[in-house]
Amino acid sequence: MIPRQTVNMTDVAQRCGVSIASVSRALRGEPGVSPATRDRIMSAARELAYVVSPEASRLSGGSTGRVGVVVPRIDAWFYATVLAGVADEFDAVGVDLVLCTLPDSSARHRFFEALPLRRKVDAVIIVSVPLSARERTRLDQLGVPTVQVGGHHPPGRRPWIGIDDELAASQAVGHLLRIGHRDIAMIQAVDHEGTAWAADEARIRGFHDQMTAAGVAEPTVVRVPWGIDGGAHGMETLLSRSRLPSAVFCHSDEIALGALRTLRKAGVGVPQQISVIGVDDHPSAELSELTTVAQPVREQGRLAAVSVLGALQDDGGVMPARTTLPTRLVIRNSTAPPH
Amino acid sequence: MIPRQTVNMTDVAQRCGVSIASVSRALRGEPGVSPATRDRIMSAARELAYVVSPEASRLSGGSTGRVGVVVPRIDAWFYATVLAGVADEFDAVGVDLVLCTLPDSSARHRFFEALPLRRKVDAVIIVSVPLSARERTRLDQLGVPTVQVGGHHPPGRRPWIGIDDELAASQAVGHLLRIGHRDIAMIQAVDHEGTAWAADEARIRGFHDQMTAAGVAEPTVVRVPWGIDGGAHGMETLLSRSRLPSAVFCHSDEIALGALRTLRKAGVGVPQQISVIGVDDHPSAELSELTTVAQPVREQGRLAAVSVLGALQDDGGVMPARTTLPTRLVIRNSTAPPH
DNA sequence: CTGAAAGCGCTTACAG
DNA sequence: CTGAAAGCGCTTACAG
Repeated sequence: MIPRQTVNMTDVAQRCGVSIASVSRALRGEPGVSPATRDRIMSAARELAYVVSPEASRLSGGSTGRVGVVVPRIDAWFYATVLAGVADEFDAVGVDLVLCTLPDSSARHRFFEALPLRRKVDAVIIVSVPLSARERTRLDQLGVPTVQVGGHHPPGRRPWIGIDDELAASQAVGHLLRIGHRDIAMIQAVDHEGTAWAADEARIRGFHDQMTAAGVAEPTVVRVPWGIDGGAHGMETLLSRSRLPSAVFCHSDEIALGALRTLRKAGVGVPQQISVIGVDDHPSAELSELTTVAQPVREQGRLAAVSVLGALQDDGGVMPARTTLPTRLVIRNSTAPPH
Repeated sequence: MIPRQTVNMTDVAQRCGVSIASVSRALRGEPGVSPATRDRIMSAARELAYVVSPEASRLSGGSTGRVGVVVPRIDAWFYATVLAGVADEFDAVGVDLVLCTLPDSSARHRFFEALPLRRKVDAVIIVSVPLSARERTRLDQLGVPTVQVGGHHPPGRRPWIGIDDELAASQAVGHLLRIGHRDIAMIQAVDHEGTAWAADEARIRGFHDQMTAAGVAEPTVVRVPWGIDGGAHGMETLLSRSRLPSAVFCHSDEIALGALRTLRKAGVGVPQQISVIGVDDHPSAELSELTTVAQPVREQGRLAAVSVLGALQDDGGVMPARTTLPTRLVIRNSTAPPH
């Protein structure tokens, strides 16, 4: 017989002269094990570097010790930072993080139809991904607690953690209005697949509401694809028009950074000739002295992890269903009163 | 939550009047099932929307369908991008990615002592993490194929994928020398815990070799902690000295971006008064018009995934033991001949 | 408090 | 080609 390379529960039990049932109970902190036995088992497990088999545990009705985290992409500052916050909390309690990326609508479709996470995780955190009614149903069919970070507010009782994107946009536009701007354009970012992302829509709404309240009926709007290049292109479009607005509200810092690049290349002074403001407080925003509305990103990941971990407790946890984190205006050198 | 549906292999078997052994064989395309039986089984499985339980399958079969990926952090462009490359390949073949972060030496120590990935994954990709002899041994004790991305070259036959950091530094410094600089300083980044990271050491070596070859015996060197703020601080130190070098080679783009920030605030013209060059081609490098040496990051993740997936094949795969990807000088506006 | 035993849902020799 | 049966490594009633 080929020697087993992994130590299993039986090895731990034999080492202590107890049954595997007691080992199982002790390791999971279940009641019904005397303190002395529990101690012997715990140290034997440590000495043998025993790790419970998630497969067997799950198969016999236990948990997997894994939580799935679903993000659109990883190689984007926002998602990577949310993920870092989640990982912080998971590390602390020894939960394994199974990562799923859904870069486009086809990947999303496949994900919700096949449910590849099925039976593999105890819970799911889903970040930003827009969910149709059917997708929400499919998510429920995973049969595990689910927490949303960002995205549209879920209709049911699914916990949600995020910021108020409409308020964030209002804070940005409000700042421009307050220092005297009226001719404010917005560079909006849109998904090239036409998917409606909650944050996009809310920021656009926030912009229009503020402008309407300030008595500007039809502000200039440019729509570009996401990303720095999109922002650069958006500003090129604005520059090609007959009249330059005195300020531009950008959908996000990435858009704003692209806009700044275009302005620098065109020799247009910021903030002397035009003010620029973004949303996010991306690390590059400070470098470029970009005024922006900061959101706590890592914290969103942390809270989502805490929420999901709480839902896994026997008592079901006590997280509020909806947690809205504050956003904060950060004034730097890219905004000033109009000339 | 809606309860998970529970159609199992026995249901399919009963529906066809065959044994679960035949169902198992048919579903996995194994030989030893008559075409007629196979057809009956396949359509019954489809009608019942049967999905194999991965837990049970793996408990009997052996493999987990999961690969662990170990990175120092996620919320850093380099690691997030490597991860994205890995995820690309894993998604294509349905392998699950279990993420581990080791932010500091204490986390690394815990990881190698406890081996939390044990029994949980079929293979491991370890990114950049410096490995002591003991840690390499521990990694081997996981008993699964392991692939390194970056970091010191492993002594054994562990596959390695990365760039030649010494060459990258030489490309950067070579460019400065070629356009006429001789008074070149380096801002080196060091780990605040004193850990020796392979890339750091190699870039420093590349710098000194080039300078020595150019006849400069003792170039100016400043050592700062990693990150943008470190770079900013390093440049402040250089500015405080009696004589400003004509060019600065920065350990990485992040260091260079911090240096550029300091120079802008101090009103020192780049590249008129001083040239600055980095390494990486970080997304912000283009924004800041920073000359740099680009490395293919996502590709490193992709190749690591391909390598590890190959090692999981029955034939053991045929990946070369060591793959060095090319780096490339990208000239932008932060470098020019000395005044 | 503790253990023997019955599964959980599969895969895989081993027989027929 | 096909099936009965022995696990894989756990959890959890059920007894003692």
